[in-house]
Amino acid sequence: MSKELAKTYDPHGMEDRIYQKWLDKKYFHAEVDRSKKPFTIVMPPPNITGQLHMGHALDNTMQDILTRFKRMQGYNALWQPGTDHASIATEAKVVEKLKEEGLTKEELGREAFLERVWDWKKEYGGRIVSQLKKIGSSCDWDRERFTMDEGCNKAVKEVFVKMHEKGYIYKGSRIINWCPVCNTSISDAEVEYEEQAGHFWHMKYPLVDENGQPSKTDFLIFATTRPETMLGDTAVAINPKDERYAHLRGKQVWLPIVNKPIPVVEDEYVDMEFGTGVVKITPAHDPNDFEVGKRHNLPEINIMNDDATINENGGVYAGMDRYEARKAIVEEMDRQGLLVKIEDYSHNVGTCYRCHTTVEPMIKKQWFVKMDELIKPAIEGVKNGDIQLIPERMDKTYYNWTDNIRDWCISRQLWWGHQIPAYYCDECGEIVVAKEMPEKCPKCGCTHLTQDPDTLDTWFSSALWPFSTLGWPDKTEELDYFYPTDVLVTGYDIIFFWVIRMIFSGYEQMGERPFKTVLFHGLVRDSQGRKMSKSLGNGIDPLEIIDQYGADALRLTLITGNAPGNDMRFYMERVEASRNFANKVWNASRFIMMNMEGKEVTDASASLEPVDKWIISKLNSLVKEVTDNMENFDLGIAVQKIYDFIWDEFCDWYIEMVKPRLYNSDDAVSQNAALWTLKTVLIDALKLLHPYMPFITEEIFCTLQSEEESIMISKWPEYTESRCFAKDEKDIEIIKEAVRGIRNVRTEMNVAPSKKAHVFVVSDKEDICRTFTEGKLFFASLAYASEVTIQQDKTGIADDAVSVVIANANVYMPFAELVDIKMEIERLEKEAKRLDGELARVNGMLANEKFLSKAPEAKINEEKEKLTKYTQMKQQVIERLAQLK
RNA sequence: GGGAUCUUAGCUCAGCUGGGAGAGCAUCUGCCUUACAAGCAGAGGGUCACAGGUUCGAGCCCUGUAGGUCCCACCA
Repeated sequence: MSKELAKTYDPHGMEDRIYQKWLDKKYFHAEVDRSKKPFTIVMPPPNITGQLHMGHALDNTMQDILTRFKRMQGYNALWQPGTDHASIATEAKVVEKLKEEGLTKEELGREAFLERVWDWKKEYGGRIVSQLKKIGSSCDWDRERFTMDEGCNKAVKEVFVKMHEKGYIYKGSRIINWCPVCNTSISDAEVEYEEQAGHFWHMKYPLVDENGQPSKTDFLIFATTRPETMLGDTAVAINPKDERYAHLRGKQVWLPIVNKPIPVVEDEYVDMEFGTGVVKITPAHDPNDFEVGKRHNLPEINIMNDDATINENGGVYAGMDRYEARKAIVEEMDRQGLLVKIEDYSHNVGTCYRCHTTVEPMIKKQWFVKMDELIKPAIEGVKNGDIQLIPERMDKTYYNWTDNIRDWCISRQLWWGHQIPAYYCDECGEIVVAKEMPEKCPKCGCTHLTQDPDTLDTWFSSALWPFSTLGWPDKTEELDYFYPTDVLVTGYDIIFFWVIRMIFSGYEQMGERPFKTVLFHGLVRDSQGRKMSKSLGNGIDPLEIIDQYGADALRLTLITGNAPGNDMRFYMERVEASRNFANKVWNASRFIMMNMEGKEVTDASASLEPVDKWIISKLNSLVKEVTDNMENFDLGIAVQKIYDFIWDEFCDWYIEMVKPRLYNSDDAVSQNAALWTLKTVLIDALKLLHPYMPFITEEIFCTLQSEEESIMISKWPEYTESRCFAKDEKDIEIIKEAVRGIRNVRTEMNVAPSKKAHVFVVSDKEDICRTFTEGKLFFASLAYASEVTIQQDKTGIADDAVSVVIANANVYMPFAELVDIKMEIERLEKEAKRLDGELARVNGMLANEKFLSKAPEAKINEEKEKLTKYTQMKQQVIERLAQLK
């Protein structure tokens, strides 16, 4: 590495080079080491179908920050990476690809199809991983896992068999959500409701007369949003309390088109206020109707094929798509005079979260996880603080789900995924659940068994991720050492899909929480606050941003001003601001190195000047605050403080204040102290910044100290009493106040920067005089002073000198040409007014008996001090005004 | 229908357990001051949505109102 920094900050090339170095040095790799405390994060596995988007960038930046921070603190930090097989999404992708070749998966057959998916995974699965590397992720790639690798498969089978034995997994015929396009069942969590404009068809069924024939005169009117389902109607329902329909109790109505009688049943489910108070009941295609049907023992007539076309139970409508059938049935009802009216109606329709096709409720035999018992420890764990959710409000979202939990449909009619370890006897139909195919049927002894063709919900294997990645079900050293993990970082949008399921799985399988803390982040939106999406085309590609501005700038942008759980807007001006900060850090470092060149910088802790102590003391407090904030996961607050310290305090003040000392080689001790302080503070500031901006900090750190290998394995700075210099902090703040005052006045009076002035500081306080004497030099470089004189009274200062009032001192600047006295008077009057305001406030508080009796003493003293200060300043202003007038 | 959350400077957002309103960007003014014009120095700009309440003291706590966003439920 070169000994010198390039003239301008340019992340190109630098970032890849540094990342490669880290990989080569194996810094990301963690081994079990009992002498150190572990810190573990498991990465939410991105889908192998996915491309890196801003959500990943944010998620992984946060994880990387925490990992790097803990690693520097001396923890044995493991960030466990991996990818997810994403059953539906991946299968859909490959099916689509086959379609281009004119093939279907059925034509290919299961085995050949799966080979194609694995090929696809090999080709594209690595893409997301290389993209994660671009943002600097320090995960242990040697331990990379895949939710469908051998180990995960072993874990899945173990869990399935165990839970089946315990009765937590069962097979049953229930109404489930069916996606006709993905051609599989999906869980309740995977259904997204969308507001859709539809119709409300008011229709009537004839009553059945005493001859068992449809009445020509008596009808029952009802309304439906789905006329096609009448093909599967097996009853109409009324509320038992509904007197309007009391005469229909026990009667039948005639189902037109199908032409058969169906009963009128009474059920509390019917809302008398809604519509006509009559509901047609289709147990096989509506979850509510299904329940009603169960209560009244109604037949369940499935009228649809898996692709949502009408099946043979639909008579002449068989073969039609469900929407075609709807249209045809409405027309037929109309023709028969049974259509009363059509209303426009907007309602929520369940759609598939993957393809957004309207899901069809259907009765199917599926595998379920029984949730009522399993969920209990998961509720308890959050309730008693065993697991902490950040921000806290996520607790409510969590309970909202856990309190209304329903059994989890886990079987999918897909090929890509973990095949269900259940085997059916070809002879007697006996079901055997086992890790491996049994040799023979335990019931009839037949040797022909067939494995269940279905696969498991993707989330079934991701639920085991925190421990399956560490080797479970084997008893590995890793599992013993790294589990439970420390933090899970993820978006609030997958709390139901994933977080909850990991929690109950952890408690059930491990008997222990899977993680101590869940840190949620929000969504990254576009500059107008819209969700980034492919269809809107408003997505911003993180890789392009990295290309243009560097990963460090992107990372800083994603973290700055962002609080846990909150969404954020992404726009280019913010990236530029981040890049500008990187440039600032770069140039400040370059300046320091330039000045160090050819000099041996030695420990100067014994020869520090007040300004050196001031910045060191400031840094010391910063270390404490930043560390605290990071321990509390307030990453946005922490990085803001680092930013402010580096830019405002260090660059704009400290560096400017020590420049005269750097340029003066006559006083070698002072020069060395300045250089030592610059270097010391820079190094610690870089360390604090490193988790946020790993590349630039590494580049500077290693250039500055060629003997050091890497900042990422350096020690995190610690707060120490020996670096607290309260007195010096206070003194320098007084100097700063005076300098700011002078600059301010000069600007207001339109004094050209080139016009230097003799600065007189007048104070009768001995310590103030000493402070200014020590800080004399600063006024030349920072406040355009040609000369600085410190004295106890006004002797020798021109009456028309411009003055600045600060606490316990007056600063005068006589200018050769007269400044406008009127202007000066106005300025001072404004200042007097401001002070009056302050005094009124302080006096008001101190005059309040209740404040004095109830407020804490420290607060009262604080206000008393202010009173003294402002009274004194006001006095100075008044005297000055009297002189001028 | 239930719940969460937001409303703070022109824009985007911070503001930790209640104790004198902040940042970035934008705007205005003046500066090529030998690290940085991706910069420096200064300035303007807020009745913290509204109405009550608790408190010595409220951007922060409580209640209500209005508007926005999101999640859950799903009256066919």
